[in-house]
Amino acid sequence: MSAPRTARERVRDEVTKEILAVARAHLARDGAAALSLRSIARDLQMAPSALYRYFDGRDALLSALILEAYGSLAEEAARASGLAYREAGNDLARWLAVPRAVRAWAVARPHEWGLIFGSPVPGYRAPEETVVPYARLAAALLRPVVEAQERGHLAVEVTADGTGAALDGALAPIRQALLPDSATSTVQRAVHAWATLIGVISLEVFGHWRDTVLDPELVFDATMRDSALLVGLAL
Amino acid sequence: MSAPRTARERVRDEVTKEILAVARAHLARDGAAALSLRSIARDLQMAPSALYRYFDGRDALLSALILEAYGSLAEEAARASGLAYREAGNDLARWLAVPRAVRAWAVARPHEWGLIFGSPVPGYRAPEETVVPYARLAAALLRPVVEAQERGHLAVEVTADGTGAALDGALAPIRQALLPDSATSTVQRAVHAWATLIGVISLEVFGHWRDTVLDPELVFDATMRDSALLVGLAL
DNA sequence: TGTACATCAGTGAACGCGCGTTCACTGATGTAC
DNA sequence: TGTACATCAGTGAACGCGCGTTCACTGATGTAC
Repeated sequence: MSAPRTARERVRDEVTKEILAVARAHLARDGAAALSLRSIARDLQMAPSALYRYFDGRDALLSALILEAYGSLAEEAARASGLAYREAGNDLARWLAVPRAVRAWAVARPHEWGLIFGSPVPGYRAPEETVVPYARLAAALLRPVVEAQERGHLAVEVTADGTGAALDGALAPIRQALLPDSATSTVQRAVHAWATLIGVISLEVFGHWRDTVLDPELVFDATMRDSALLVGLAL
Repeated sequence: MSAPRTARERVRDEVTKEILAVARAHLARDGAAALSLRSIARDLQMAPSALYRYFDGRDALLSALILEAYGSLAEEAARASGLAYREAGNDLARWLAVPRAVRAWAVARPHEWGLIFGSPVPGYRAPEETVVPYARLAAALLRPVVEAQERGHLAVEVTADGTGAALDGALAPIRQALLPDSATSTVQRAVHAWATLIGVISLEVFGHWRDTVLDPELVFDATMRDSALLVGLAL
């Protein structure tokens, strides 16, 4: 499929990339709600109607951007995870690697973070294909838990209360996809850590730390350290 | 200021309330970005220009709605907290009361939750007066921590690492406003619990639990139980 | 109690705006023979 | 290698839309004397 591409095909790919680049820049500046085909066309010095050769309309373009954002975030998390495992380091360092990378990504792209974890754009449904990068991101985060468990280094909370079975059922899809051999409490605390990660980043990125948390990075690290303990990683 | 109100004043108050009620309904249905003076006026069978007698324009109306949302959420949290302290119950029950109330509020009003904790509306700055209800909400959440500490029932993590002083500085405004007599680690973990609460609710409300967390309420409770432990409440 | 004037809620027409999308077209690129 | 035709990127005009906001106005309510 690769070699004998015609000039037309090559130009088409290039223009597609240019459109996406401009759209991404607009998104970063003004947010999803303000994304406009006409203003993108203006920046590209094209007629607005020309964009319809490349995307089916505004919603299709937005979908492409959302998918790009998911992919970029998942890629960044996977990259950070790979790096942490190639370097020397203990469980804590490995656990912190992905959260730090995710935070850095989000701080650099607040609107794209909002596109993924903020209020859904009203009247618009996110494409199904986001499931794959979403799972990749979660897997990168939880890899230290999985590996610590395989080595028998994971502290597991023994929960004896009655909610065990119901909780297990409520978390079945997550266990199956990410933590097949873990105790219910481990799965539950993985979800807890996930919620904490998203929460602490969203609060920072959406401006809620203003005048209250003066050093977001420091507090972020302390929070994710707690999470390491919570999910059972030995420090 | 109360007694001798003219008919005009009474009608003005009523119409103001009607406008806010319709605007709130539109907000709940379509979200903040779609809020339109013209459509509100249509519902009220008024000319669009008539709304300018009551609000300075679209942004002023949106500000009023945001303030209302903050107030309503803080009120609900304070109510739940008061109730929990009037009833018999242990520290855990009291700790869970406010988070559960906040979650219930958010699930019932996803768009209003998004207005407070979702992506900021682009090009729009939230009014300063949100600081007060925001603090009320945080105080209601943390009241069990404050009271347990006063009774000497709070478990305090002794952190000996070097980041103590810096962390203390980073959290100074929060200590001052909410936890004046607490250890740094307690303040930090209060922030952790806050981030977790916002994260776990946002993930549910913004649709990220779909097909992964099958019983959000159960998982929410388990998460906030963990948080109780984390902030040092004895169970 | 009655009158003259001031206040103010609400009307309806108009403004200019930017938007997404459609459509008939031109002209360049690619393909089949 | 050359010709006839098909494909397709991009143009430019036009559509209808709903929006926020302004403005001169009408008529009812409130106030001062």
